[in-house]
Amino acid sequence: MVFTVVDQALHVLLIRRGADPYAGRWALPGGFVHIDEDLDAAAERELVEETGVAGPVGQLAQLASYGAPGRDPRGRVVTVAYLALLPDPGSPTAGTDASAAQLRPVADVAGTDLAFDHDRILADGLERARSMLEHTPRATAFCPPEFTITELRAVYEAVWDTTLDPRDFYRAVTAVPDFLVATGRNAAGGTGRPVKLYRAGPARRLQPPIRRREPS
Amino acid sequence: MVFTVVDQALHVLLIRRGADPYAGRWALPGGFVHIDEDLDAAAERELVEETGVAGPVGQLAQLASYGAPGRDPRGRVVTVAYLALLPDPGSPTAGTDASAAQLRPVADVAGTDLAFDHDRILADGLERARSMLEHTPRATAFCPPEFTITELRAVYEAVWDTTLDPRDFYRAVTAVPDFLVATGRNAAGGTGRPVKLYRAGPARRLQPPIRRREPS
DNA sequence: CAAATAGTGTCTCTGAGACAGTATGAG
DNA sequence: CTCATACTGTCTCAGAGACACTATTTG
Repeated sequence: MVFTVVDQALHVLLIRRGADPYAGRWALPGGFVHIDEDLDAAAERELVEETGVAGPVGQLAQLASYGAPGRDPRGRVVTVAYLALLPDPGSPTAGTDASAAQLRPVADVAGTDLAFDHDRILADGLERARSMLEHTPRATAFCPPEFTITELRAVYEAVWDTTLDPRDFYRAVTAVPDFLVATGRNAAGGTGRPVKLYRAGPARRLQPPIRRREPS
Repeated sequence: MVFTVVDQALHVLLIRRGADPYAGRWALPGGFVHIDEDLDAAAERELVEETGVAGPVGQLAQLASYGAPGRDPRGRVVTVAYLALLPDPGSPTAGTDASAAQLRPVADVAGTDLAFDHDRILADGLERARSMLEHTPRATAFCPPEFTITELRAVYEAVWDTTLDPRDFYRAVTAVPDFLVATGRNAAGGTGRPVKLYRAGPARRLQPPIRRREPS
């Protein structure tokens, strides 16, 4: 499951199924694990096949497994769901057995009838993504390699569906050790005081966390 | 994976494998999912088969899935690990294909060579259990149906491997809505001021959380 | 200069932790 | 009564949030 932030709104990558079951319905992209392939590797391979992005090693997080009998009419299928947070990959290209691939705003999709039990998986994934922004530095995965704190704040606002005070957000993220490292360069083109560019630091956990705000 | 608190110390239920691979080595109990059986149901069935406890519906939490090729020498096996927190079930009985079943202190087992990749699974499970005590009311699952706040505190101290101020712990847990409900009865037999008995309340999440303390 | 955005100072309020003190029962 | 344990009052300190203020650039 690929999340990305486009135009200040959280989007999820969906495909329109080209074959039965659920032909014509929207679904999360995915596929089958090869024999002799790790689960993480399979998730990454399927992601690359679906979106064409360069391998985002370490950016994939296992979400959960879903194995209710009857969830796939073809027979017993157990799905191990993964989560990826990516910068806007542009227009995705539909892979095999999909008639279309599209980034859809999560707000529009939530509650819709996705294929299989993908509604539930999407809901779980959204909750996990929101939680990850609190405790891990993965929000930077939504940004290009170098980004401003304002861009990072826009990510938090999109995922949490809220607004944050720019000044307090600035203080909060710069207070976390190893979260952000200044590159020394400034962003080009803006008016006003020049904006510093940052890269993701080596932190794996955010201590202290960036506390989540409820939707406003 | 079954955790329980015995004698103020966190224990995990292990079996000694009776057959190859890893015959004679300690391992987490488990088995194979039946066709037409949900993952949760399979975990619960295996748990009952291994320990004989009455079905603890709702007390099982999915942990994660493990699918590295080669993790099982017999071939490709994907494990979906589950976590159960239970009151002391007494002496477990060894099921089929196990030569023994035993509750072992987690402190003694961590870092030991368990079969397969069960070391890693145990470490993940321990971290998850610690986190669950912060944000969910599942700590009550370690206790009998009616318990005192002191018993509950002993659970937190065992799992987090720390000590907690009795007075502040009392205030913290009673401040969470729907976490505990007083039964009106008192525990028997103790000296000193009588201790109230509580039951687990209907809360699913702890708001505010019981903040975790590092090992002291 | 005005405008715009980055970044800082500082006040207030809440909540965690520490711990002295009070309540209630057994023997 | 003493003793043991449950429970409460209250101080202090740290961190979150609000928001006025200062800094640094472009045009």
